Amino acid sequence: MAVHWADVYAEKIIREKGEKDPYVCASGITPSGTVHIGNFREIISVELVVRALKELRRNVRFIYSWDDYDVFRKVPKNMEDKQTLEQYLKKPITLVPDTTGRWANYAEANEKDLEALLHQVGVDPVYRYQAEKYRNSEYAEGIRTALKERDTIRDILNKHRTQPLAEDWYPVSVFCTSCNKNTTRQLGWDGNYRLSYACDSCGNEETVDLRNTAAVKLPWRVDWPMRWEYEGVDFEPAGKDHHSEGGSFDTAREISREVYGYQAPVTFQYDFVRIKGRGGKISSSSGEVVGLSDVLEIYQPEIIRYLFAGTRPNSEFAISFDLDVLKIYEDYDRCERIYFGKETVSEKRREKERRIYELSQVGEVPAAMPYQLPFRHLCNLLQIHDGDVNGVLERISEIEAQQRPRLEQRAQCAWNWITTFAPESFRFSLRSPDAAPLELEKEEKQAVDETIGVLENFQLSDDESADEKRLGEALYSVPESAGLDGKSYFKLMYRVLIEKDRGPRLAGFLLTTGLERVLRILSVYR
RNA sequence: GGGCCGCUAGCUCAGGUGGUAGAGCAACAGCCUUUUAAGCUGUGGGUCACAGGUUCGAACCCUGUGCGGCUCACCA
Repeated sequence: MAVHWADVYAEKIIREKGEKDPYVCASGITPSGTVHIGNFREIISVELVVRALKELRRNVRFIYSWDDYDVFRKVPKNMEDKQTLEQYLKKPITLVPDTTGRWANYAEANEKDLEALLHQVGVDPVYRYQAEKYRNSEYAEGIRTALKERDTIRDILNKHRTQPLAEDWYPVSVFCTSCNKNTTRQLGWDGNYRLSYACDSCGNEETVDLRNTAAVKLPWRVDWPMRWEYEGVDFEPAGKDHHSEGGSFDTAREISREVYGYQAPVTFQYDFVRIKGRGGKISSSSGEVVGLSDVLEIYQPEIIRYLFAGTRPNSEFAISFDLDVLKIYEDYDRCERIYFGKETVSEKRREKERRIYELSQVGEVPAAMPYQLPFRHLCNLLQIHDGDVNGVLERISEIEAQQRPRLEQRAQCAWNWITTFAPESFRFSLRSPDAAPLELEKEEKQAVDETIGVLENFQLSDDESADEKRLGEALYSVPESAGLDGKSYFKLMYRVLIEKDRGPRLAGFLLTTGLERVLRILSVYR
């Protein structure tokens, strides 16, 4: 029996939809603003199910629909040049300019930014652009069907509305072909393809033909079921905002069956994603929106997948930017060790972790266990070397060339985290050998002096952990002979090295830093 | 008002198909007589929100109650 929810849903799709070739799995959102990490849950959820289906040897078509024929309703807080954008309200978002100047229009800017990132996390659907489809009148038949069944649709929608829709309501929304705004009223329909409207903004009145106009669009609650039938969608999850009773999935299910004669796709509801630990550190460029790009700054792609693959869709969870980051990396490494049998756990646990690990990979599962460089240790190494990612990695002889890219990513994430979100107590930087010496008491001076002696006489061997032990022991003798208690001595060493009262375990820290470098820093006390 | 989710150790949360509760953090103790804890080892700690029910047996299934959160009833 399947242990992971993605496999459970894959099996459910096959059971409920019967054998098909291919199965169509769909996801989609509107690019009417920066796409945030909550939206990502939608697409990663589908991607995991797509993988599960493929592993059951079924063909799958994975489509992602950008609803970029959506109306530009309001200017999001985080956009540049809001004044310009305001002039485009009520027009389709494909006609709104990209005020950053990088892309052809507003919708495309939000789309392309995300598409590039999705590839990095192993998500590669076939992208569908609604604006293109509507403008090419590809949905003409679907729209005509909706018009024919307008009474049925109105009744279905009215069951859940407070204010019933008017008798002369049409299940369409029209962008005026003269001013492009959706401030229009329908005047009539010929029972076939011809629809008349009047625009309240510019006064334009005309009759368009569904087969060759770009003006007519279906409202969301009708558009969705129409596309299920059009694409033959078998699976599409949705957020809890769509999944309440009387919500859009509910009405879409009914419209799909009653109007389009199509059985709604298998679905599930996913909960929202919260953000934790960005207090006071919200990046200026992105406003309050935390997007996939922000998460990729801190988490490697595999680990982002791990977060989503390891959580049941129907429960809320937080993506953390605080100290939890350490735990997440440790959890992932542990999952990896369990996968490769380097750590034993109960069979039940193992089975689950294995599956989560597989689903977390961007590409193929590595043939052998990758070299693990603990995130915490990496944070120390990078701080010793001022964020020099390559310098740090080059010092580690165990790293094989093919593992380098992943470790570079991890190191970059570690450095990003240290410099943006890590708590102050976690950060340090080595004092420069040129910095003016701190004022020390007589005993302290002597202790530093003796430490220098210990370090100068210390012979390195091949065994790092033995060295650390030996050095540790050698250091113990220093405070006593200098007339300091152990506690003050360690505090003193951290002060002269990093100007803090505490730091990484001393002996290992000195060795990792390099004794020569430590001696240079200490030499000003001679 | 309808719907969904949650309530498990001090905190954050795990606990497919019922078999007598578990991990991380925190706390505490120890770690070659003096050791910073961001290392290692170990220990303690829970009426599984409450009340009923089904069962030989319930954190888990059923009913109800309370508390908290989200969501729909505009738009998408």
